[in-house]
Amino acid sequence: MKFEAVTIKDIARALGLSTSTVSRALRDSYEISPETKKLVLEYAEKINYHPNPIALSLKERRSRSIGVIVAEIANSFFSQAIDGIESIAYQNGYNVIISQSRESSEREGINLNYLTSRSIDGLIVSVSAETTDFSGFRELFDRGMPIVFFDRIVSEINTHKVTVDSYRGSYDATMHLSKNGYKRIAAVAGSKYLSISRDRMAGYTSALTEMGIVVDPSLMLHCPHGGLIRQEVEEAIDQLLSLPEQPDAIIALSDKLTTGCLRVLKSRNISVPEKMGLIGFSNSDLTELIDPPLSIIKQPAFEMGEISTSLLLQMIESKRPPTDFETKSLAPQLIVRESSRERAMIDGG
Amino acid sequence: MKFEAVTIKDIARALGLSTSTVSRALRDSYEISPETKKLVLEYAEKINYHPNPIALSLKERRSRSIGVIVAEIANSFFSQAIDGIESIAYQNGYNVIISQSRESSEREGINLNYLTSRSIDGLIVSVSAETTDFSGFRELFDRGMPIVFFDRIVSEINTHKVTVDSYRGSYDATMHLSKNGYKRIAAVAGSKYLSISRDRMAGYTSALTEMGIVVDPSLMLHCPHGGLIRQEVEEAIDQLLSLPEQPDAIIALSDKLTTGCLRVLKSRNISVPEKMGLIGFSNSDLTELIDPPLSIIKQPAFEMGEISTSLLLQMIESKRPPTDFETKSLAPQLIVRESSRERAMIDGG
DNA sequence: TTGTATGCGTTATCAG
DNA sequence: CTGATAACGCATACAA
Repeated sequence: MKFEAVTIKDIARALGLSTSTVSRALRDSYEISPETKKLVLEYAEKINYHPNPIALSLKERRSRSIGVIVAEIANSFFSQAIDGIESIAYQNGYNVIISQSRESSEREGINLNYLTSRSIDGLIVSVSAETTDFSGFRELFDRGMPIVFFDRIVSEINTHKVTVDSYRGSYDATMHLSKNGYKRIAAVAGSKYLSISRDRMAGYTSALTEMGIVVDPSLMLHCPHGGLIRQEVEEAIDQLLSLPEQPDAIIALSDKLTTGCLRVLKSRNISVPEKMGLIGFSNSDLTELIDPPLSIIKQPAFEMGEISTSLLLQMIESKRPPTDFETKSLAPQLIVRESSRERAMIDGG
Repeated sequence: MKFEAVTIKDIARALGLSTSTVSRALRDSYEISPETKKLVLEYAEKINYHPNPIALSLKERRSRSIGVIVAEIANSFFSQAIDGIESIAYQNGYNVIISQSRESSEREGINLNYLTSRSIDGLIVSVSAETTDFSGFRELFDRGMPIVFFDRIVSEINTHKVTVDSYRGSYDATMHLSKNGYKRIAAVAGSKYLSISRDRMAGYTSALTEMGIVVDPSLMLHCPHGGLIRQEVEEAIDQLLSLPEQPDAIIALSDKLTTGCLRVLKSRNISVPEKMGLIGFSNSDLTELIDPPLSIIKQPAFEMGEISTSLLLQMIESKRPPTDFETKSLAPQLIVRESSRERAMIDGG
């Protein structure tokens, strides 16, 4: 037996009424007699009637569902963001359809087509690390599809954007390392194409400059796939280790890279932070349990998801296109967990 | 400007054809002349035509989307499972609509109504820790909705189920602790209502019995919300610590509980594994980075998601109801990471 | 107060 | 080869 839903017709037939009467009774229209209403409502309840949302969508030209595209779901930052997205969507009666690009712009494009041809009412996107051509998003947006970018935003498209203050995050983290006595700080970032990579690198170089440290390009590395490919991180670390003047600390500029760096350093038997200082962007709830504890820059992922969704729903439900779009830049949280080495330095200095 | 999709009508009007001809041309029907086809196809391409899936769904009585209900998305086990679900769904042209119960059976019920009244073609569920009444699922299933349970399965409903061999996982882990010299091993499980909690407890008691250790009920604790509420875990640990005969090791029977126990032990300044042995179910990719490294029981979450989805799609796409349902029990992976204490014990004994 | 007819976008059936 | 029409489930303008 296939899943067969009860329709308004079934009720109408059973009660000897017309479908419109039933429809109106169900919607509690004032023009239906109380008796008829009662009759219909009770019968509907009894046979477990539920309106078919697809028919409704067709009629109302809206699906009450929003699409989400992220690089990967199984990532603490993104899963926390999706958690926030789902929360707001749920509160407003919207469904969330998720898909992942896996850092491939091809797959991102397929998902984009896929989702939009599915009649979603709006889209929340964190673009893939690989994407340089945003015409797909642009066209869609120009044709009237509400889009909100978060985290990895597309500056070329004028719509709502939600991001963290990447510059500040890495600036603060670099400063923290510097103030703790680290002299030669390397930075490992994700794809050069991502604005967040550039911003984070900028925060890093600014901090160095401010501390009177000369910026050394050989200490600034990029992983095109943001560490999704393990080998990338290994190569980056090995490159740093093979330098004539090795760095004494690393700042990892994304969640995936932080974990990756820690793992590679460990596999190379380089103790953190004794032989190599480390700080990084991370949203994993386990960093505090690492021994010695790791200082991190934590992004308000959940809130980012919530805000993105609020803005999107606002766009969807407003009659006229908004006159001005916002770019919300949330504050990242520098969580300092002092290790023995750092304590020693502070005590000593 | 609202998002207005191009329809078959627009093409028909522009080309002076009927909608049926256009429809047939687009579907490459054999009864359309090559010229007309070419004309239609080129024009459709030009104006960026995409069929409206909602209209299609209405007609075909299927939405090509599946619903997923889990306790929480921002959890490494579930996010990995969702990753697997999305992978298979994507390959088969299905969308994934996610929602979370947050371990509340009320919210689970709302999501259930919500999703099914949304015309999903099937449902993948890991039930909430709180749920004892499965009539909602039962009725839905009996009315023909394909459902696959994974992880937290509902034994009362005869459908496909995908789980890990919980018994074996905790049996092996308990054995591991026992063989490493731990004598008084406590177990912290999730909700008593969940079959996985019971199975895991069973594996634990079997192992103890086999090692000739008397099972002590005061060492077997439950957290009704599976550790989603932090306080639960604190109370459990404190209860263990206040015992006249304290345990010397703990086995944590879920992802959330493993992290929770580690955190609470740390906050109570109890070093792991020197003062308290610990092993637990975990899917976090950071456990290997903890120092000293933590031994874990890892569930094949991604594969569970993949298999659940395959089974679901099979149910959805088969004409007749399957005659027999499978309960796939996957092998958990015991990942042993020897700590110094364990090494010492092995060397010494 | 209730019923009839129409349309949302698409395809299948039947005519031509 | 192509066109008109009905149907999918629902809501609503219009009739009665």
